[in-house]
Amino acid sequence: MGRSKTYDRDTVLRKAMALFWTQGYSATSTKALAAHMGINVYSLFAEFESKQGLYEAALTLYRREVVASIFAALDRADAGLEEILDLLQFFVERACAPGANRGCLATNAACERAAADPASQAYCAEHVERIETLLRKALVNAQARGQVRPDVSCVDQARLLAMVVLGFTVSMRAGVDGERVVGAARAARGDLLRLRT
Amino acid sequence: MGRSKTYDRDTVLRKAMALFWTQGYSATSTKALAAHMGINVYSLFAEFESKQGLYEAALTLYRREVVASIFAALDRADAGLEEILDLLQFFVERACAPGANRGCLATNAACERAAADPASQAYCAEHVERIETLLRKALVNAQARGQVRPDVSCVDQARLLAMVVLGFTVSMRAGVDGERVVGAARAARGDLLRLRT
DNA sequence: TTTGTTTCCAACCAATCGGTTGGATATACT
DNA sequence: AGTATATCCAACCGATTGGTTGGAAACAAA
Repeated sequence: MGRSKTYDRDTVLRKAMALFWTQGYSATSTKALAAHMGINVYSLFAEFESKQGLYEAALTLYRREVVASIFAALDRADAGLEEILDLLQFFVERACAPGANRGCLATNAACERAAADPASQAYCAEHVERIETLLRKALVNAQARGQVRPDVSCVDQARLLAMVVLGFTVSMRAGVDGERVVGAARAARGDLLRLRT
Repeated sequence: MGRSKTYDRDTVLRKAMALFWTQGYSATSTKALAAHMGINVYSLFAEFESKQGLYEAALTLYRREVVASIFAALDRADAGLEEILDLLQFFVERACAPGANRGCLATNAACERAAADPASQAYCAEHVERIETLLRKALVNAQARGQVRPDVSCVDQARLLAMVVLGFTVSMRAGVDGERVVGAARAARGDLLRLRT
């Protein structure tokens, strides 16, 4: 039956994801990827077919592991205003933590690759859609509980919050002073709480 | 005194900016740049020293021409709430217009280059700072005119709006459905008007 | 027209790009 | 143990990368 692999697919893919995350697609060579993944160039292409294939696999892993973790609380069926405020707080902490300048792999992919690569474009569009959907669901729950006035459009508010989240990731990537994210999150929190009264 | 140049610096630079804008830095080769600018590779390097030098010149031109134009109304000393709402409307229209997927050169630079290139990082940080400052000034004016309640933090609200603007540009670049930007802008407008009552 | 300077162009440079290949090595099944 | 199959590695592929150079052509000042 032949020799078995000496590497674990998800393990090496996670390392590739990390490199794409910090360096972007074009600035990361296949040799550098192979070296960082701890496997040979041949194995890389045998496992992922092409640099593009590896990139798409990394994007998928990012969604499955990183994004899913960040939005886990919001993904619960009974998520509400509390979970949205927690999400804001999460970005505040992340923006001030070391490694913030990696930003978000999906946002980076959007800016670097979406215009040229349909697969990246589709991925990024879905990414934004997913975030918006989670936020909307939580807002609808909050509205049902009377935490948000009935005349407020949860759809629009969710879309606005999704834009804010994207802005956070860009700011982190750009190395913007963390205090700016802190202030923005504080204002967003205030605006959210003002939706009740 | 020798031959004079057959090209205009700003004219060819504007073309280089356009190519960087749509394709990004790494995905744009010096040959492609020279071809698109209508000059020879030699002339390119003689005029701009390096690809990096050309990129930085393009970023500067972008700020001087594109960004300055978008925020011209907000840059007036008496700018207020009206100008902020106009800015939101501007992004709504741009998001639905063809060519939206270029996004914003500064945002693209932030995501693709800021982590690796200090010059890009400084540029992007200044870019965000500039936007925030303009918004804050307008909010302070609005507050002085009684259009915004005295207890509202104009600093934080300006920071939030700056994040929203960044989110808009990412969304456009990612090819996100324009309706999402429209809805987000509508919610942002609502939140702004709610700062008075 | 001469002179001196500069632009322009194509051809060229080493280095690196994404990707392939041949052969040595290791392993699962019989 | 034998064998079939797979991994692994280094060396290699043509193409392209950012950047340079030598010489012909063009032009401003004399």
